[in-house]
This record gives sequence, C-alpha cells and structure tokens, in this order.
Amino acid sequence: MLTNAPRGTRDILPDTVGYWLHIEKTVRDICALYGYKEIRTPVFEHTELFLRGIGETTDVVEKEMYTFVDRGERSITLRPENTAAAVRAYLEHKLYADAALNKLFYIGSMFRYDRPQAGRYREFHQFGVEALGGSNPAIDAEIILLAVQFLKQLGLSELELSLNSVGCPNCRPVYRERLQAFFKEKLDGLCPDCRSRYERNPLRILDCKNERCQELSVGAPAITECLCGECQDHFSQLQECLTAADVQFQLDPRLVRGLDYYTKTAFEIKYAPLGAQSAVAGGGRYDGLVEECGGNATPAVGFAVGLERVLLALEKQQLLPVLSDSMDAFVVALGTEAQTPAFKLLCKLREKGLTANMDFAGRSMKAQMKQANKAQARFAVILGEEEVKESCAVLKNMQTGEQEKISLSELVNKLYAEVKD
RNA sequence: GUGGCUGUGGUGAAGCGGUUAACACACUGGAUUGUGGCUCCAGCAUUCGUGGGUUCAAUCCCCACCAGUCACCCCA
Repeated sequence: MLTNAPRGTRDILPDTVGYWLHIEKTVRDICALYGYKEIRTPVFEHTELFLRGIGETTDVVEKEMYTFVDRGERSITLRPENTAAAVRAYLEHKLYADAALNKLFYIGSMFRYDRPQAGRYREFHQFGVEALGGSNPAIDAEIILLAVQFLKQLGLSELELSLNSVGCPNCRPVYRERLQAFFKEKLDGLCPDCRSRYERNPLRILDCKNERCQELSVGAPAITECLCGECQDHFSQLQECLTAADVQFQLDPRLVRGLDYYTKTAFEIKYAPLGAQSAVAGGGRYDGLVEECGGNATPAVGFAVGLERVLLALEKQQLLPVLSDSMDAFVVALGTEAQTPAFKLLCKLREKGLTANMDFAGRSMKAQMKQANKAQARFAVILGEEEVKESCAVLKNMQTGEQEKISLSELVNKLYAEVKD
C-alpha cells in the first residue's frame, strides 16, 4: 500500500512528462489564437457548488464525488469538473464587469470516484473552455472549432463530431412529456435503469446502450422536432456557422449530456478506436448555470477535453513527439584532485546558460563516458589531475570524436560558441 | 456499483505440484592501469501481487483481498 498510488491515479514519470508538456503547449497556443485566457481555480470547492451546478440527481454528484468534511466542519468536494468552479470565480470576482463576454480556459486535475479502466481514471486531466456572457450561436461554433482545431493540431484524425440541441426550460418540459407519453406503454420492457430514468430524466432513455431499450425507443419523438422557435433558430444558425467553417458534423438527436446544466447546444467528439471511453471532448451551452449559482441570468457555452484520452489517441496514431533531452556538456572528473575543479567548471557552464551535468559517484572514466553518451551530451569536458595542474581541460566532441586540450579560461566561451551556432 | 480475464526481477516474458525459477532487453562492473556509442565476459528474483487454506510438498490447486485490463455503467 505504501508503494502503490491510490487506485485510479497515476504518476507521470520523467520519460512521459514531455508528452504532457506538448499537449499543454498546444492548448495554450490554440487558446491564444482564439483569445481565451487561462483561469486557475482551487482543486476543491464547497460541495454545495457542485450539487447546485451539476445537478443533484446526476450520476457524477450521486455516486462519483470525493466529498469530505474538513476540520472546520465544512463539506468539501474535490472538483469533478471545472465549469461550476469557473462560474463561481466569474461571479466572485465580478468578471462580468470587465467585459460583456469572458473567454476562459483551464487545464487541471479533476476527480471522480469511478471504476478505473483504460481512459478512465479517478484523477484525470481536463482542458476546458468557457465563454461566459454570450448567446450568439457563433460562439458555440467558435468553441467547437477550437476543440476541433486543437485535436487536429495534435495530428489526430478519424474524429467524429456529434451535435444536438437539448432545448431550453421552455421547450424541454414539453418534449419530456411527449417522451414520457411515448414510453408509457413500453415501460415494462425497459431496463431497470431506464424505468427510473422515465420519471427522473426520460431523455437519458434514448442514450441507453441496452439493446431492448434501443429497440423500444425506435420511433420516439426527437427533441429537434419539439424545440421552441428560439432554440430552433439558435440550432440552425450554429449549423450554418459550422458549415461555413467547413466543419463536418453529424446530427444526433439522442445525444444527451449527463450534467443537468446543459441547454440548447450539446456536442461530443469521439475517437472510436478508444473503445468504451471514446468521448474525447464534450460540452455545450449552459444558459441557466450562472443564475443557478446566484448570478444574473447569463448565457454561456463551454466544453472539456479529456487529456488522458487524447494521449491514448495520440499513442494509437503514433503521433507522440520524439522526446530528446540532449545536453550541451558532460563534465568528466578523474581522481579526487579533479573533483572540486570539475564542479567549479560545471557551475561556470551552467552560469553561462549551457546545459551540463556530471557524475557525483566518483565512478571510473569509462563509466563517466558512458554516462555522457547516454545523456546525449554534445561535448565531454574531461578534467584529470594532469589538466588541473595545467589549468586546462580536454574538450571532446561526442559526435565526431575529435578532442583538444584547451585552457580553462577559454573553455567556457569556446564551448558556448560551438553549441550556440 | 456489476460481470469476464489477468497478476513471475526495472521491462518483455518461459515455466512446473517436488532439489539451484529459462531467455531477451535494461542496469552495474570488467576486457593491461585516462576515453563513450559496436563486440565479448561477469553480476543482477532466498522468490513468483498480498494474506489465508488444501497437500508430505505449491509460483503452479482453492478462497479472500489488492491491483491491472475489458465490458456494463458513467463521462472527458
């Protein structure tokens, strides 16, 4: 137990952090391109925020939250997603006063108590975007484009974008009733889950993977047939924008998001080869959330990308960048007399901005040369007792094998010139 | 939370109810005393996820737990 990370968590080791940095850099580049500013919120929040924000009857809230009481008797929850927190910060710091439209992005750990499997962890990382304060369908289109461009920039292909509208508080109740009416006499045939969904959230029945439920829901009214005028307009304008931007999408009237705050636009980007956890990105519009959290009615859209899944997809498509961590110099010290002068030299190299390392274990020259080789050092700087006396060192080019003796006073500059040209 | 499969050294793996647990890679050291990448040699699991049980005997059989994996579920 002492030597095992908690279930569903993983260490990101030095040999793979480079992949994460690559993804994170792509995130920052894209967000800069689209004018989204980074926001960092706490890893935990008051439990109440998620109850209100995500919805008390959602699976995430009902059975997946890491909730505990802190020493001040507050109920605290490790964030299972970041939209509610972003909205909280938006209200707390009155960001709405800065601009009519706030475009934010975040990268960070989220926590859900799920059963781990490939692409699903208890601590996982999301990159997400929130545009607060705008109702224009062009903003929905913009963030979808942002998500698509992000994934494309990483090199991913074979992505499927599904799109739907889940309506608003005006038209969804109407649809809900029609759906209940449709399922009323089929209730006995539905799976137990769906029978409880019938009352609580009949839209989710359409989403059920159970074959029998799928069969029974054939011919069910589609939400898109029941949208109010406003939602309908919004949805069709969104589609126009996407088409204008040359984005391929597929309408999926069964697409339902699991978080209660969604209104109008809902979308999902899938990478099918990932198997059961193939949703790489998902999001939509949540026009009611800001008000639900105590602010003025404020329209908003956002999405989140699962970074572990992106990484898995990159692996599958062999798109991971080649990580090289070569360095400028490796200082080889021979004998006890040379240790301190070598260390001094190492410090000087680093002061000059040259990446350098040395062995601290007092190993043989051969072993040190091997290390220099493995560290992909461009130069080895060899310092033995003889050189110390003459106050010089041997500079060896590891690629060509050429080497020359050089006085210590010139060495740093010489090496700098060699490396930086 | 449910079900299936799996669990041998740093990694990939072979193995079998019975003395010393293959092999490869990695790692460490060495091949005339101060030179890497190739080659050669040597070292590297008192132990087979953990804890019980069956047996004269278990890494190989049984149970529990833990972990991984796949599916359900959920979602990013």
